[in-house]
Amino acid sequence: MPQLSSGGGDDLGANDEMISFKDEGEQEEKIQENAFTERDLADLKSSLVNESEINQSPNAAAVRRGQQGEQRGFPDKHREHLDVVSKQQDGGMYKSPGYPGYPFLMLPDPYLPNSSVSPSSNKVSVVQQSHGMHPLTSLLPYSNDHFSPSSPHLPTDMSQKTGVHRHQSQDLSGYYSLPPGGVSQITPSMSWFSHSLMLGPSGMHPTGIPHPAIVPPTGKQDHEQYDRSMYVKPQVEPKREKEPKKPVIKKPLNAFMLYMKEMRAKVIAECTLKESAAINQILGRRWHALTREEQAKYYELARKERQLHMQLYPTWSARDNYGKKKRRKREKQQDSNTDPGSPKKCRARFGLNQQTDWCGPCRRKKKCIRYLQGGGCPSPTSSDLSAIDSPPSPSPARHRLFQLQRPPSPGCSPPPTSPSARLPLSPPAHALSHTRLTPQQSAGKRGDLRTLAAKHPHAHPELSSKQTHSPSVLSAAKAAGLSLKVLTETQ
DNA sequence: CGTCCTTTGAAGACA
DNA sequence: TGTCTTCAAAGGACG
Repeated sequence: MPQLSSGGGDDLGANDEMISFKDEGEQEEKIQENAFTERDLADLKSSLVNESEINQSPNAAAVRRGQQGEQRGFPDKHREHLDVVSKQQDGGMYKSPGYPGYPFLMLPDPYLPNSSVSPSSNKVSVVQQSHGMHPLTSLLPYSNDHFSPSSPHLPTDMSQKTGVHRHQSQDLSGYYSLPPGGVSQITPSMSWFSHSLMLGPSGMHPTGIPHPAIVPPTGKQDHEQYDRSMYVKPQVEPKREKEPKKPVIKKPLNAFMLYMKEMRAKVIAECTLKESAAINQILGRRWHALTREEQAKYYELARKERQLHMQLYPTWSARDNYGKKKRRKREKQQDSNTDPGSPKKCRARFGLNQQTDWCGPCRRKKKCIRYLQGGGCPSPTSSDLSAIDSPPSPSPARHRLFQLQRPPSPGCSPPPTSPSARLPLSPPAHALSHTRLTPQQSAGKRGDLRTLAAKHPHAHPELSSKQTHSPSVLSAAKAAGLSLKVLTETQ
């Protein structure tokens, strides 16, 4: 992983963190705590960085996919170790000191092709996750807030499609100890190892697990119903048995996706919101509210996922899935840009009664510069972040979401932890290498919430609170009669 | 029924 | 090298 190659990325991480979260209104807190958080973070991340540096060659991206198995940039000694560990499927040598109960052992088996699993399997998993039965229970042990540390012993009940993994991981996590220096020595093998161990609902015994990479492509296995749905899109459905499509290997989930899968059900349970778009906004905010340690768990897990994916599908490339979706968002925007009959963006976005929010050209009935800038939407006066961050083009769907979020969520409890009450968080250094806001992101992401919150102060608190201001600041501002927009202008 | 929305992160493409 | 684009999950909403 290139982003991991920078061993000293902690400082950058802090900087990026400031950039990334500067709109959270927590700069002060973060600045105050940066002194030790960076050091803290360095300690926390060092193992991850070292591990990745050791386990993956810098050119892993180019090499790993083109080579098979152990040649993917792993040093020979690690390869050997991989082989050894692969044989020691019952061995208990992995236990992360930093993450006791590290659960990658329960990673579902998401990579096996030819999954006939219906998409609902994941949904079921999510629901079950709310009861502690999520297939990504690998994540569950991470969160001590959500799950009981108690765990049964080695899983004996493999008949259930769900839940076994979590128990498995919790159990197995105690059987495998992590080298004190990190997981570097066994990570690759352990990824597969853990993967193998969790294959199980249909009787895959830990000692008799075939390597996932050598599973017959056409082989449908019982346990696929459970664990192959995550990365292998169910292309073969009962109605389409006649035309078995080539299985689509999905991308490995990143840290945030893993977090989402775990927490979605929780958010749904807490909130009245149902629409994923709104839930994801909340999840995104909660993600930022996580502590570094909590995030690190997911980053670590995601890294394991990638490694596992890499091992299972050495030739797979993210590019393979390019173009899978019918119509890209970008294309739509371009289309609308080229549409001479499209409405002026500022006019459409703000309406006639908010002409003060229009860009200058729009006021002069010229072509909307925000619109032309395709996402950045910088206000000519730079005084309206709600406008700056507005999406490049108004979307009916956004309105839909807007309406969805507008009603308060009476049944939704506040986030488990207040961002302001937590330590400032920083994604791992390797993640921070990409922690920057693209014009798209800066325009389309935060802006939505800001605008949404500004227009709908009664929306979900976590949605409305995604501002650049801490609650106290917001309260003060409101008390002072400042609108969110005005407050933003003063930032 | 297909697409959109929304989130963050990873990876690939491109200048 | 830096920037930009695409995809990953999810499920309601919409055309």
